Amino acid sequence: MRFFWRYRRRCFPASFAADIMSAAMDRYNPHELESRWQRVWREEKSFEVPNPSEPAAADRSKKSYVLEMLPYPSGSLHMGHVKNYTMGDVIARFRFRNGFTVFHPMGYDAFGLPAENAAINTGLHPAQLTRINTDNINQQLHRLGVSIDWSRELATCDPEYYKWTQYFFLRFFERGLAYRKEAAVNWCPSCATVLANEQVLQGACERCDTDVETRSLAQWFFRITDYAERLLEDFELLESWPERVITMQRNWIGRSEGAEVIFRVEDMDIDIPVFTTRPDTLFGATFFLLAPEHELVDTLVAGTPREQAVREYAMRTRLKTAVDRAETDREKTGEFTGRYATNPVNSEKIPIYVSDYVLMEYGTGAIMSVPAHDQRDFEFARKFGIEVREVVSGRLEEGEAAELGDGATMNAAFEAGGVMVNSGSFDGMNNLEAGRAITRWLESEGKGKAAVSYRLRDWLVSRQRYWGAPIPIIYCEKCGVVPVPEQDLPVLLPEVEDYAPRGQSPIAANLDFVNTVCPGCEGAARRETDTMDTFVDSSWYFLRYTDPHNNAEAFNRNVVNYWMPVDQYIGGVEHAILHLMYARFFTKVLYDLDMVDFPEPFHNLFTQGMIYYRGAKMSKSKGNVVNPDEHVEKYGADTLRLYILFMGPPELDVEWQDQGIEGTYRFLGRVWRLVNEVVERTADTGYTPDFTGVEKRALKLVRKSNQTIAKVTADISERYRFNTAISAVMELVNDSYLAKDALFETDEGGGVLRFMARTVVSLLDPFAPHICAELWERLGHERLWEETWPKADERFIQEETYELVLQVNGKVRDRVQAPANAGKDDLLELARGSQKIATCTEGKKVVKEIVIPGRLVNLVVK
RNA sequence: GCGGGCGUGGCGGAAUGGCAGACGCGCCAGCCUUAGGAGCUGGUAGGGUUAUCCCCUAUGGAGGUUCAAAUCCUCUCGCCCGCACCA
Repeated sequence: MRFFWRYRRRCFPASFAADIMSAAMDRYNPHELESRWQRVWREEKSFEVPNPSEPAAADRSKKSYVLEMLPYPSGSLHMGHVKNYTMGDVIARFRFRNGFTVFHPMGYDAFGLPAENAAINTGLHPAQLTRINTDNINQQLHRLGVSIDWSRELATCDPEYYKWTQYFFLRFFERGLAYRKEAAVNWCPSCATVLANEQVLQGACERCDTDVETRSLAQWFFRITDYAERLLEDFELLESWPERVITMQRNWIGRSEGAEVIFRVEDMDIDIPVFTTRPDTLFGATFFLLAPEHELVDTLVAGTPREQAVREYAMRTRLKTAVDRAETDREKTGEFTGRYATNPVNSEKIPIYVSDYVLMEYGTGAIMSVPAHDQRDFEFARKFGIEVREVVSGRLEEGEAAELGDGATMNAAFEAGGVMVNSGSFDGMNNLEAGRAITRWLESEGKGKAAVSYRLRDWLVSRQRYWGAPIPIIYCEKCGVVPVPEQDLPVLLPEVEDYAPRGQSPIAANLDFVNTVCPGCEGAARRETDTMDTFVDSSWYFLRYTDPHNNAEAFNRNVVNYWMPVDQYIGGVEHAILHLMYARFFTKVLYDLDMVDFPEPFHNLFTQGMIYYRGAKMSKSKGNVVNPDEHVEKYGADTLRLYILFMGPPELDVEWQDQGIEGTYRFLGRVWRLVNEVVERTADTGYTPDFTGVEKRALKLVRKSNQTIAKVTADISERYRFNTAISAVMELVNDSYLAKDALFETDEGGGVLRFMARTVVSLLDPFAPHICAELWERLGHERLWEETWPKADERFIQEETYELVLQVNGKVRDRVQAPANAGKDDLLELARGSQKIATCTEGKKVVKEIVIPGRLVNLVVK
């Protein structure tokens, strides 16, 4: 209170302060009040939930795991985080008050490049820097009043955590799901590390936008492609995920059905398989293509006159950046190898070319080319003067006699379906049917088979950087690749003098770390010096929360099965593919390892929209960042939380408006004054909610209160429409301001106002928990955050009468009050009784009468 | 090119077949006040008008279905997002 006085003296003339004080009502002061309640929650550990003592037997029906994506501690929280954590908090607090045991943990995705880059610049150890940032974020989250179980806080860079990340790596390795392979990989010259396919956007590094190069390096991969089919199938197990996220993952996995067909190279004892989605067009294959990087290219041309030209072409391709090669409207290029392949269906010899539009990473790196029915092949054929032979006709009816195709005159490939021509015994068939028939024929001849191909590649997890979990592998001259024994975990990240990347991890410079003893033969050996992709860390953190202090195992199986799966996951759509797919993959592997009982980690996913400012995404480079701390400083956390949810539907992108937040601040001030006036002017006569006999004006407010309870409850629980929930409370507050002066006159009215005030405070609590806790206390109650959520009284939801809309030919002509229980005939009677309706229908014939009770009557006249 | 989303007042948005514009911002007016960047009350889509009355038009545009369309269907324009030589 003393602070309060000083504050006011400083800001306003003394006379003003005295004036306000004489009203015996203090001003809404969010800072004092918010820190008070934050202290209570922190000291009482209000939101900590212990694990059940018998998790295997515990009832799971009332548990709810509410999770927001953990922040990357690069400095401090931005508005997107505030939105994310506020939404999660509203859901968590709402569920808690509805009787759920809410599990709501928090942690930090603390490994990664930014901390390391900052360390290079500042000289601070990445661990120190990370600690500063996580402490800061912890403070920010407390200042937002988020209901977190802080006893479970974790950081993925702690050895107690990454020990288990390494443990999982070893289990993956045992299963053959982690493997090392020399491969052409994406290399970012600026970050000096390799990148996963998922981190390359338009041929450029996701993080720094530098053009990505291709390098051949020995790297560790996780065999996520083994799980492609299950990642697709198990979308069915999800309860509620945004359709577009599922679509994005589906596209990313890129499943295609077709056939693998074996072509034999003439005069050489070599078979080359190709994958095609169009086995029906096999008779139209007039040439054959290899990717320039294909391993057989050298063999095919060695010692032939074509050798030099082909090698030069392959070399040029290698020098091209991924960006250049991804350019789709480039003219087709290629070189003839001088070799021919035999088409298995008709024994025809077709020329083999190399061309850079064939990608080594997809299918088998070789294709059969059907220029009549593939636009890319068509362009190549026209440029190199190769025959275009039509084998699927769009101009014939099924079963009609085949005619000669017009390949020579086509000016584009015909990619649609049709009737087979020029295809031997398959002529006249529908092309889809023919595709299946040809595949069966190939299978019977041993020259091919039905096949499925995926766009998804294995997950490259090696990173040549410092600030990550070391890959727990040892290389021994004698024993080869040896996993670090489990009891030796964690492999601690060693100290280094210089974090700057040099094309290999900075760890490689620490010879004490690198030189070790082989666990197998005890001979001299070297440690792996690469660290793991940080997406590995965040692929299982939600499991560790359930048992974060377990030193003996990553988590207790019964405990993890009790809390998991996550009932509501909330985060940005930018993680639609990367994190969400990796976490699904990880969970499936653990399921197969029999460590967890659930194949999907996140049953419900909500992706929030972004907050824009001045027409663009907030970003430091554009200088249009709105800092949440400043707004907490100015208006308090409650106002910021309320505004951010009031701005619009949470899944849509919205524009931050500087003046908008003023409005929510004013609203909370209005609530503050209203409830305080009720506290002062009415006696707390105890809880007597039966208002059946009260007079009309009071009854109206009782109704509005109950309607608001119903609306807010539905908006939060069924639709996550926080904006409309908040506006409903605003309506109730507005109505109360208009009614209060009359209601204060009577005891009955006072009782109704008390009920209204309790309702407002109770409903607003998930959004603005501090002010509500304070007002609840002033209303003579305790611990609002534990209070049972109010339930609307059915008797007071329905109005006695409603406004019936009267239409003539669909146009509104009049409105009348109708009893709530009136039947169709009564409503029609009311309509006929209207003077305006009579005028409109005069002299005309009513041809149809539409009566929708509760809404309108529409008379159709001629 | 393929896939998905969005388009409503000056602005953020409400309304999921049934009164378009809830709620908030901004703006205008009144009250209160020595004073207001405070508070309270009222008004605010556009056009017409005989002006507290009444009418017409309006949800990117054009058609359609329906007694009734912001909402469903077809075409079209614009913006945003994802994927993109994937055989």
